[in-house]
Amino acid sequence: MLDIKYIITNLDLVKEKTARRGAEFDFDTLLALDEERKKLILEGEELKQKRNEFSKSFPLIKKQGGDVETAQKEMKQVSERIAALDKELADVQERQRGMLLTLPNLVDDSIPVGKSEEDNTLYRDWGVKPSLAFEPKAHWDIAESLGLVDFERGTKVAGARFSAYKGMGAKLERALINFMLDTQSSRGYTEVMTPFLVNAASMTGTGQLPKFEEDAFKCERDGLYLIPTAEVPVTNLYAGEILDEADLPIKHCAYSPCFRREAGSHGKDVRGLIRQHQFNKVELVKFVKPEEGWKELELLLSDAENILQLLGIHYRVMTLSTGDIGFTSAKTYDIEVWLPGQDCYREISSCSCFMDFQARRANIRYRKPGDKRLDFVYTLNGSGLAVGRTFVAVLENYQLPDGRISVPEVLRPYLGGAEIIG
RNA sequence: GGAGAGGUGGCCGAGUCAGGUUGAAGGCGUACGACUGGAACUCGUAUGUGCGUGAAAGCGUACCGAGGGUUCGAAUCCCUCCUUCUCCGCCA
Repeated sequence: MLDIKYIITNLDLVKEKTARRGAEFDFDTLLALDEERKKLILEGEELKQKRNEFSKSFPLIKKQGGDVETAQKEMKQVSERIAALDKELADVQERQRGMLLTLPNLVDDSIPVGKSEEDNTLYRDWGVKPSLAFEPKAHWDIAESLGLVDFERGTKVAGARFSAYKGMGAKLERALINFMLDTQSSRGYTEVMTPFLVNAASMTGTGQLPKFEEDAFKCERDGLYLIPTAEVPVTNLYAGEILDEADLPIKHCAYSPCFRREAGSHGKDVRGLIRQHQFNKVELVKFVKPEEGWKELELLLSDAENILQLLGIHYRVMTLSTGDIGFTSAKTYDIEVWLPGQDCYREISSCSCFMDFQARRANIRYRKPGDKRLDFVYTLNGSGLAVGRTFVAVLENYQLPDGRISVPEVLRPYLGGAEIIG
């Protein structure tokens, strides 16, 4: 959420940056609501002052035997007027907040301007495409033939886009989770394990609501949502709090399953593990001082990349264009891993700086010791990494001519020393 | 799920059972100043957030878990909800 005062004083800039995303927004109505809001506050507070003054003098007047009844009657009317104004004000404020919650974040000037993912630009890459001396298989074939994933039975128990890992497949998934958590912990991220169901306030805080309700699984009876990413519970851990500057940066890593409806993805990636309604992810979340936000984004990206480097898998980093970047983000890097079985790069991590956009929604502030005023923190997050897709990448990049999988060096301690799967 | 007791400022804790100048006593903590060679102790002063207004100082207004009600006036009375603790039941 953007600051209404900032919008008013920087209207042209905000309009231009919103347009750069290709987003539409009715700024005129927003500003009119703000005028209305101020008018109502002014009139209401004048009347409240009047009422307060009377209330203070009331006991005195009564003591002196003065006429109280006329004033009482008058004050009753004043109170009724105040109540009406307050109600109107609450309505205007709610409408204004409702609008502000649907206005996307300002894009950073460093990101490419464009209409879609076609306009994303290469930031850097690492490693090289493996040159396999045989025709690489897709992960679903490998997983099926080695008995690592049972797609059919997963679908039987839950439906399409659900699968069941088994045997070494289940162990490999678990190994990846532990490997990622251990690695990120050793790089200064404090591990947290948070609820997998969250309330609407949390979903609003990180920006999934109100605009993207249809993407989430919801428990209607309880008003709870299955998290689409650990970003939601972890970021909202500090909602409404005032942090000490000395505690910043706060860095967390968290494992969680992620649940997504994948609305609008019908017929896309129907085979394999790439697009599931439920997948595992290790998420990185940071709360930092504004002046350190951009530096921290680069560090966050490095921490995510590090996992693929340790696994020895080729990838590239893309800077998302204004047409592809998410609603809440000011700047996002996607890490795309190379998948030989599908002969393409696939997103395996998304690292974003939200500036104070989420902090404003979730009301996360911090206090500087010397400075009296409070300031919103910057929040950042990124996958470190998406586990399911890492599983896919390991299978496709480490497949052997005989159909088996050689286990990446760093994962062997997590698999009882196993060097080969199959 | 049942019964009971609570939720007040950074923390502790009065005030609620007699509604009125209570943003809220007192203490702790913190900051600054005085004292000191330096420190402890002691003393003094200050110490919430949002919003409106203003160049600023300031002034005004709201907030005592959340929301609603009664009243000229609510931290205080009434209702609903959330949450914490204790006991019972159930359960991994």
